[in-house]
Amino acid sequence: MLSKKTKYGIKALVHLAKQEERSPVQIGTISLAENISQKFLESILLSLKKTGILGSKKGKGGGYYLLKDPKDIPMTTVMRVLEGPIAMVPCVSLNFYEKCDDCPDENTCAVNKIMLEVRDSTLEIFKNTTLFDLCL
Amino acid sequence: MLSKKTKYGIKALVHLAKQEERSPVQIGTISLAENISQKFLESILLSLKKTGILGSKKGKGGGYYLLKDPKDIPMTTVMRVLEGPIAMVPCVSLNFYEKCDDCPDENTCAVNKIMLEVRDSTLEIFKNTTLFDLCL
DNA sequence: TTTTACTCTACTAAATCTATAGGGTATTGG
DNA sequence: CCAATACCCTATAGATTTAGTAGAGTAAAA
Repeated sequence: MLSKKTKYGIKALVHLAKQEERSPVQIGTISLAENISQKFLESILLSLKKTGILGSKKGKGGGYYLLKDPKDIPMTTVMRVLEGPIAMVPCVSLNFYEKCDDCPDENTCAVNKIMLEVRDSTLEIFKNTTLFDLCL
Repeated sequence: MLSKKTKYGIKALVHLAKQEERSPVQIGTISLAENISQKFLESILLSLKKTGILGSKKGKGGGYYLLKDPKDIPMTTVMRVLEGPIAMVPCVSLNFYEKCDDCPDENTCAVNKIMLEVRDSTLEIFKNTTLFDLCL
């Protein structure tokens, strides 16, 4: 299941991507428009900033804004920052790989096998979908 | 992320599917072979029994066994029993649908949109994979 | 009738999620 | 300058889920 953090994060990013101008949008504006707790959203936007997806401007007229064109932000990036691994098990994760401690051999593991397929198909979708596509 | 319950459940089912005879296998045997806590596995197998995937036999020579041919057990069934919804958000779930309380309209929701795609592709894989396929 | 092995309930430690609280700090418009 | 604005950061806490553990009970077979 997707965490609320991810869900809210995506909604906020789409909100920003829909802005015609690339001028900063306040946290309060987004939280109101998207029905998100302001304080929670604050921490989400902060993590999106730290990973280079968003920029921010302080002071009067400040807020958050996208650093890149929505067409250049694939969902793989967004998902990995917000949700973490895309794979359902660490042993098939590309960016967050971990060996299973209970499994003697990945190559013969049934779970590994099917989850690898699922990861590939999910990855394909996220790779080919950008923030721009979600705005349509 | 896949829960250990699901992971262990799949491993146990594959273990049973690999048996040449359809005679009962004890919990202890499976837990030893698959590195799973016996008591935890016990509760998993019980839930698989309650949903009609496994049968059990008590007393000496007892244990659990598959009720159907592995080729007739699709992963959709297994996943829904063990993990619950296949979709990443309740609002795109077929079997566990729930409306989002924060979202005014599903049809215009960006999260709904992409997660629907992911669900479809994942579902396709689970639908076309049976327990038998995982034994190869 | 004794052993074996499943059945069931209850409980719990740990982790994660979903926030909330509250102060700190940089910037900008006036 | 300066005060309002709005981001920045840390700490904490309630709720929920996960991953088991404990222990007694019950059915069946040899």
